[in-house]
Amino acid sequence: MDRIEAWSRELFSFDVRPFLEERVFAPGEFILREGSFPQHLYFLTQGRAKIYTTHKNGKVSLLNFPAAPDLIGDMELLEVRRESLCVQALTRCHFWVVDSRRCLPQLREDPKFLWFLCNHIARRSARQSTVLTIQQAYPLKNQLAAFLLMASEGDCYRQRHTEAAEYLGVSYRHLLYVLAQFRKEGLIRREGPEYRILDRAGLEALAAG
Amino acid sequence: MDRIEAWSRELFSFDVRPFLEERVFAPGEFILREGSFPQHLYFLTQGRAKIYTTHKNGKVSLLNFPAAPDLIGDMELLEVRRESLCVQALTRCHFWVVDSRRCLPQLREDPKFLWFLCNHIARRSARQSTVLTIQQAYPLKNQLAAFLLMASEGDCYRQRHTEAAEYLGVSYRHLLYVLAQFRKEGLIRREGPEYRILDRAGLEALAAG
DNA sequence: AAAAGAATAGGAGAAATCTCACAGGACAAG
DNA sequence: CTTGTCCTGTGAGATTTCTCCTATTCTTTT
Repeated sequence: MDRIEAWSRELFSFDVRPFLEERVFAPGEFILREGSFPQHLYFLTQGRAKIYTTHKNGKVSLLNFPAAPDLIGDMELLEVRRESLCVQALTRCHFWVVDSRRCLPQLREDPKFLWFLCNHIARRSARQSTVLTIQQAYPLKNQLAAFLLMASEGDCYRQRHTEAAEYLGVSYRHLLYVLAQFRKEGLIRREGPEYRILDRAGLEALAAG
Repeated sequence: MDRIEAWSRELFSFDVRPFLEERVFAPGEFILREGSFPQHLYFLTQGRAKIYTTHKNGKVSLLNFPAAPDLIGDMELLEVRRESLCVQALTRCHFWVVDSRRCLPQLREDPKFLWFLCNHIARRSARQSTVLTIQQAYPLKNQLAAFLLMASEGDCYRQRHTEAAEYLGVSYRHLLYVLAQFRKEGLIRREGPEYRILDRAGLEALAAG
């Protein structure tokens, strides 16, 4: 297949195709399970997934919402994680899967791939630390304003509140509470199953902190 | 110098010494300033520093407490960060500084170095995501218990509360409040300028969540 | 169509956390 | 020795966020 060849030449110095396999996961299906120790690199080429972990007190923390194109299983390849996370498809997900156990020697010697990997992990790490510090420094009001702007199409916001709450790391109840506040303040309006942004400038002011 | 040669052979395939320089920073001195864009890799060989960022609302978030041996400036080398962070020496800090701008071509082609870098960044990223999820899932009580155990020597805890509060991402007032609770519950006792751990098992139970 | 399971919505009260204000002690600079 | 600055410690009240509970709607499965 042509696309695969072009892609593979862009990321690898060696011919990765012998170690490559295509896989598709249905919505809700598990790509990695908590506690498993995968020996593969998953290149997400289509679809969205979620990465989360469950704590001893039962709470669930959503770490990331990978969307194509993204890479899953890199942390496990590098063996930096004692407890692996749970990765679950949200929509139908297409992957190119590299059997990293079998070609680890080539990967470790491949500067093209390693440079890509460094950049990839570093970018994700930077995003995470931004999230971490913003969560420490601002209440939900500010984060939600930013999220509404980011997740809306035009003036129309229609995300699942359950997912949004997990993404923002806050209880479902509290998310609703702050949404209701926004409504009272005339920033948004409910229109059946979706929300409409009425005062974009107001939200932007909040989002800026 | 012998140590440098051994170290350099361990991390690099090429001879990095022409690009290398030793530097020492005094306590309180800035290694990187907010907004600067460094072109160097700083290998911390002795000492402790702190990495933080200041938000628009004036709050300060402490991202990390690098301690020797550690690496600073990698994210900037990879150009993944729009706003650079502030890095400040806590104790006297010794560095081996690599002029990464001048030897970037060699670095990009060096699988030994890139493999090290991947592992380093991945490890830090894993630590950060653990912190992120724990902060979302547990109140300060649990995190503080873990921190007391981690930061004490023997049964003796003597950290600056101002620093601890920033590290835990919580207000100074609230930190003191929870410390006072611990005292009431007989977990710790104040002894002049330091705190003594009375009930290690109790703290461990809290820390485990 | 009926039943089961999510997602939505909100009330009430409690817990966690923050801001502000104040006061005393430690320590360095003048 | 005095002054300024930083760390410590605490009170009071406000805000943010959580838990638990109860309905209603919407989807999916049977």
